[in-house]
Amino acid sequence: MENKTEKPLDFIRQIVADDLKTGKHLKPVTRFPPEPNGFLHIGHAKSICLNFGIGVENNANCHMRFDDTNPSKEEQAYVDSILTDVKWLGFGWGDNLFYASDYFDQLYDYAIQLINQGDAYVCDLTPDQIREYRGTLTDPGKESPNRNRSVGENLDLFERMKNGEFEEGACCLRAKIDMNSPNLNMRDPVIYRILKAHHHRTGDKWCIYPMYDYTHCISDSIEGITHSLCTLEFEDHRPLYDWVLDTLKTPCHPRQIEFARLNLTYTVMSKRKLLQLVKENYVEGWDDPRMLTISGLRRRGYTPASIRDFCAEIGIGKRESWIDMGVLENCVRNDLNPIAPRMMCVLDPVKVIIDNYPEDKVEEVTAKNHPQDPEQGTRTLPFSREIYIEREDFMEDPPKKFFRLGPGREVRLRYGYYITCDSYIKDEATGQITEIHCTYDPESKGGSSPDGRKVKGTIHWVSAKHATPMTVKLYDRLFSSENPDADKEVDFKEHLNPNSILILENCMGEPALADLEPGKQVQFERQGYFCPDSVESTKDKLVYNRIVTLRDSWEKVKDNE
RNA sequence: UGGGGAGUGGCCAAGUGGUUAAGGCACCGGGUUUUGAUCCCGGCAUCCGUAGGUUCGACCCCUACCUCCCCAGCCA
Repeated sequence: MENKTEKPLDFIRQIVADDLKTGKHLKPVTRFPPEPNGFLHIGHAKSICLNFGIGVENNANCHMRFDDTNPSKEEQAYVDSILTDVKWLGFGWGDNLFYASDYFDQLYDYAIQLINQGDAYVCDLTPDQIREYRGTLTDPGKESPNRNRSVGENLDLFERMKNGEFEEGACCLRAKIDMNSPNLNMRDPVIYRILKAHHHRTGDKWCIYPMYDYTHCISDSIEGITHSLCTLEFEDHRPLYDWVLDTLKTPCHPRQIEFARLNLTYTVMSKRKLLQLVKENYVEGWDDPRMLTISGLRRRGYTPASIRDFCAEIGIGKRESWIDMGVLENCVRNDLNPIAPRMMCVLDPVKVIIDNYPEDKVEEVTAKNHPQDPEQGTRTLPFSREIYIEREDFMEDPPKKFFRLGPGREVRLRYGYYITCDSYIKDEATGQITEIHCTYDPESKGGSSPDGRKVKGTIHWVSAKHATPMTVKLYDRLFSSENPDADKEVDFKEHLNPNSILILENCMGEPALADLEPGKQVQFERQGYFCPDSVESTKDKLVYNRIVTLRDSWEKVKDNE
């Protein structure tokens, strides 16, 4: 988890390094502050890797903190999933697990202080009026008629707000800053509102809840955070972050630094939209393997390392950028290639009968578990007269560059024998090939022959009688548009890819595939990386997920034919 | 037409006054190969949003302009 090669520091790590060098800080303290109102996704992974990454790189702490100030949207279930996901990604927070709700009492006291200093007031304007009074991007705001209430009256009103004497929306506490500020966030922002909702941690103790801008900076300060990292849209909030801490004269004043959030092609990243896909059943849940949530990626078969590599690869900056989905895919391939054991599985089987092979004979052939890594050993595979091969590995009238099976052509069965196609049977009604007849060369066991003749093509196969039947789910990108959000006139769901999942019910795998543990990643040779689905796969009905395909240069050649 | 940000190859991204302008992905060639995988080798910006200026010298400094993103929740 450390820098392998000398990758240049991103601008944030540079700032942290400088602060250490100048002695401004002995150790950085960062934090990952999700709101528990949804599941974590690949975009959060970027923030997690940044914040926790700075922690491990400096042998320092990164706090886990839930920003739970809006009980109407938050749930314990989300807290649990978030904790699970961060751990799974490979990070830890030790004893530093916090909740903004832990600070509600302190936050309340600070609000009293603000009132006493004349820096906050209770405002009776309705939400609509507040919006009106706020002005616009180009016009200044108007001061609330309650702006100059006495400290005593404010204290009394705020106390009564806390005691539940007012209805939601009847009034709120506002910071007294500047209604003429060109930054709308500084036009007397609301810092406390009345919310008669049950909070997942504090229950019904409170009916007023602090707002993000007021809570976040104080929470950071309480925890002694040195660098408070957030996304670009909070840039305009930084003056408010600083105002609160300066006005309250808190002993510690963290530096907020903003970076660009992650955008990935062919997907959507907002929690709101992901929630919608889940709620309206466009996907099977937050952990649907097509979802770019951490739980979806985990179920799909992505490794934590591949996601960390991805986050390191894309870097941290301030430009709004769109990362190609291919970069993520490349990261899993790179991670899995050296470690995933090789197996054979025929996804779309067609039967091959080897006419010159004895009826009841079964022999064993030896296969390498990894072609480049002898340490992974070998295994034996049963071979017999009837086998399955991939339907697309046979063509009735193949072009020259098709290095597979066709009438009169010879191919190598991986780790098996050379076979030559003599004839085939076709169902005239459907046009489907139902059976292929071949003869094998008994001298070629293992995949090479004494005469040293060249056989260009090697295909995978599985002994029919010994095969493990299974279901394989092939996934493709969830959306068929690079940016489903691009057109404001068109709902993003219009761009859902109708072929994002293809379920193959009749796949035939080699025997060992019957007892792989759920989630265990393997490579199906010539196909891609797969793993047994951790929720659906059972001994009786095996279900495998395709994590990612192998690179396929044949695909390009084929298109040029 | 207010304020805050950003502009380096198809996509990311280093670079912070003197470099042949890193690296990854993608793409294009070639080699090895019992996975058309992996691996290896080679190619891929005379140019850094545009136009001026400063300088012996600028992607890096200055000026103007252009384009894109964010902000008017009692959401975070």
